[in-house]
Amino acid sequence: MGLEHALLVSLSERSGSGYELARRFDKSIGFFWNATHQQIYRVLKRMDEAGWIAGEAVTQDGRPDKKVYSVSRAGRSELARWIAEPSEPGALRSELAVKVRGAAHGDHAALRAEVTRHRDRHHKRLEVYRLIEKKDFPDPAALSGTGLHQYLVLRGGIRVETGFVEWCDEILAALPPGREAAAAHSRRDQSPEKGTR
Amino acid sequence: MGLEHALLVSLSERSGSGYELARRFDKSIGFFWNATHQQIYRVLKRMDEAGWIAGEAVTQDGRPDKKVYSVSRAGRSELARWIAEPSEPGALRSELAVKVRGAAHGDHAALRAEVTRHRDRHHKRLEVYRLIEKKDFPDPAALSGTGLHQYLVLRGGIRVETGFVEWCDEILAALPPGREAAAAHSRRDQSPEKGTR
DNA sequence: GGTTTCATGTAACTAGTTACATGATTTA
DNA sequence: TAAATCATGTAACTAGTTACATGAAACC
Repeated sequence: MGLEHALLVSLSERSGSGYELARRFDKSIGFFWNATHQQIYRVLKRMDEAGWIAGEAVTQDGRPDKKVYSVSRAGRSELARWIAEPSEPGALRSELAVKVRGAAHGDHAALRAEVTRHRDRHHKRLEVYRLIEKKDFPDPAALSGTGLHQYLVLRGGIRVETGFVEWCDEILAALPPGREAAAAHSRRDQSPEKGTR
Repeated sequence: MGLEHALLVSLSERSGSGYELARRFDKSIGFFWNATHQQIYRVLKRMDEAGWIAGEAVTQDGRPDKKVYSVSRAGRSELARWIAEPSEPGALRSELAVKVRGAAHGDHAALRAEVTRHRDRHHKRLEVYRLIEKKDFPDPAALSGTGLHQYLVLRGGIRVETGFVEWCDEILAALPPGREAAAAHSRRDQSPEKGTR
């Protein structure tokens, strides 16, 4: 279904508090499933009520108390059930694609700047991923178990980001640079107006 | 922000009813932004109230009446504003990635089947896209304007689907086929139980 | 005579985001 | 002394999904 199972995967590896889970999500699983701490707390509560996880209060000195959750037997079987269950490939959403599709109705130079921005963002992420690949997985052929699974997800991230960067480059190469907002402005005069007022 | 602007792009090309927009979304923009008719009707209503579009009732015989929406001046400037405005690259979500990350806690054979299913789905979509590419855009170098923009979005779809198929192949090549559910079952005995009951 | 197409909607729900709040401790 | 880190939450909101409802016409 969503966050629940991502949390189950993370907690199966090692138990942790909501805060820790939020931090872990910055890496690894977070490439493909991110969440804010607010949502994580809410979902953890629900999972606790459903009996998938059990929270144990841990008192700390020097820092605030926390609630450490572990996966219960019911949680483990739920995770196994969900992994085996066929799921739909979720619809992908790209605002940038919508913007490109609507390029004729906006400022060309601004759109090129947007595409460049996205290209850079994705390129940066890609570099981070490649660094992780080099550092943490120098010998992929030797991997097995969770290490291998982590690596495969990372490979997915690298493929996605590479694809995105190349797509942005293709757009920039194809979209004419000069002539700003030509379409949008020239069309404004002869348009039959309706409503609005 | 989302659907609003996708609808503005679609309505800018040509006016249409909610029903028609839902059908159009099956193609083109729908590669990267899909929506159900219920949501489309709701958003159209809101856009009408905001003055971005104007609806005109059209009586038909032989089939139900419909409301045809056109983009107003305010709608056009909103679209132009949004295209120029920098936006965040939206978080991508892949249930399959979460499943792969949790492979140690589920049935290996079932997961392989899932990955294969996704691979096939994406491969099918890819074939559809390639067909469109061949049929509708035989000479990409000659394109300009909306035709070019449509083509670029299609190229994005092709890249994404190609990347996904290749990723699935990489997973299938790396994930050992035999030994079903080894991890999940062997772990079930020595686990310290908490909660649940 | 049954399904698909055209056409629009309501109601209830699930998921996710944004803003705000608190308060001690450690680091710059 | 200001900011970041640790830690948990509430409240209000936006976006999106699922289920249900209606009804005529065209297609098989």
